[in-house]
Amino acid sequence: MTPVQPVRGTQSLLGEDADRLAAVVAAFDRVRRLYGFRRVEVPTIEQTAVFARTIGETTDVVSKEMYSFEDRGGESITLRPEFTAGICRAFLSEGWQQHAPLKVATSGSAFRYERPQKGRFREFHQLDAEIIGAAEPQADVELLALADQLLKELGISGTVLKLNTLGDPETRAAWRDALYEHFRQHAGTLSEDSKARLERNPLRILDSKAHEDWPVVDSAPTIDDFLTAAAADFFGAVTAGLDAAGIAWERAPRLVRGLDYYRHTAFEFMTDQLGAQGTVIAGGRYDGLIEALGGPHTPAVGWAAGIERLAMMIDAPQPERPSVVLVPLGERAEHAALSLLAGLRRQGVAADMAYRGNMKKRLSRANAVGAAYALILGDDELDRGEAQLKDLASGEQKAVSLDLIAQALGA
RNA sequence: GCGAUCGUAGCUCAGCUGGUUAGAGCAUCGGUUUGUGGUACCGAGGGUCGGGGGUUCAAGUCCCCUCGAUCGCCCCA
Repeated sequence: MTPVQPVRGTQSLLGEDADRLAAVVAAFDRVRRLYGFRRVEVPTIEQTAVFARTIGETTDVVSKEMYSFEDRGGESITLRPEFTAGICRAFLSEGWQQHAPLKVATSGSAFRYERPQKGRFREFHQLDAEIIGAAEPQADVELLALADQLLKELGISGTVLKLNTLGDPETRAAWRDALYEHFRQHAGTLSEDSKARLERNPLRILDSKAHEDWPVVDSAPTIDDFLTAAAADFFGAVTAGLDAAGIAWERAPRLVRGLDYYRHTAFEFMTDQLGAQGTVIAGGRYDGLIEALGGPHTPAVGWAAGIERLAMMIDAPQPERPSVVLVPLGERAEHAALSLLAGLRRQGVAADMAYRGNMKKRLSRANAVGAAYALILGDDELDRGEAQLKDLASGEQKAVSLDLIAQALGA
């Protein structure tokens, strides 16, 4: 029989690689509490319409990357390609509206049928933070501050916050029309990719990587020419708030977002350390999303971060090591060790037991798992009510009283 | 979905222009040391050379297909 293979684009991780992901989630959980974001859990699967209606039918995510299937009841189900839509669905269907403005955070798997690359997987993991039901620019600032602090606590440097506004719906529509007109007139000089983008999503031409597009992009109308007074004020309040909070940012007038639901603030924390997958945290304001799900008009902001991408940028976390490994020799000693081991662990001492092979094997085991001490229990020692405590770093060894250990554990 | 590079032991890799039983280091296991690890020495196990087909007297090495990884495009966290 040929061995079974993993599904393409999935990961099975052991040791440091797994610890890295856990370290990112742990840091996020710490910071999110400081900012008063409550933990939520949302389903991995949703009705396909939840994503199709919000993310945008024409986006790549919906049109060719979703894991969708019909369940046994004939319903179209989709594995979440992101968190925002599902959280908004829960906001509506679970009565979370009563908590608005609601600050929530979550993390877990997301699924996209893409070509795997470094920092890009078919099952990947995201951190997600959302503020639902807040129209104020302070919400945008708070969310950006959360992301900024998370990166700092992870010890990640060298990221840049790229910030833009996509304006309100009037702004965005007017700008989009002007861009469409501009690019249509220069369609002859555009790259093949951009010609295709012209009808589907003209905004995307702005961040084209094709050199032949650049002159046309440079002469394209900018969002600032179309910003309504209200939209300009809003963006001004966000940038002023960032400055007040001491968060470094850069204006990126051509930054657009692929997903249809974004309005006003759009941002990405970028790095040049991950090749083509340079976006490490990204998000923005999505005031129209909840209406697209059939709910009332509800302003909201949020972001998602790629856990794998962050995990690749942090220093390796310290592996857990037991403080002590018990090394029993003989049947009575095994029994005593089992009792001692349970006591140590109940007291919160990271302890392990080497139960295979001769003393050499057992000590070698204690050393291999990185223990600070080995506690050697033999019948001789047991008869004297003692054990040998060996400091594995220095090699020093001395007798300790089992009664004293028992007393310490009892206290 | 498109283009490029790559795929040899658990891991990192060596195998020159195709030529006898495919190697090393690390890891694992055993021994020197049947109650003393981490250092040292000796030894062992472990490979359908990603898979399939083809060319050839002969293929890890050349050709085709396929699967996977990496890099770029697309897209995105």
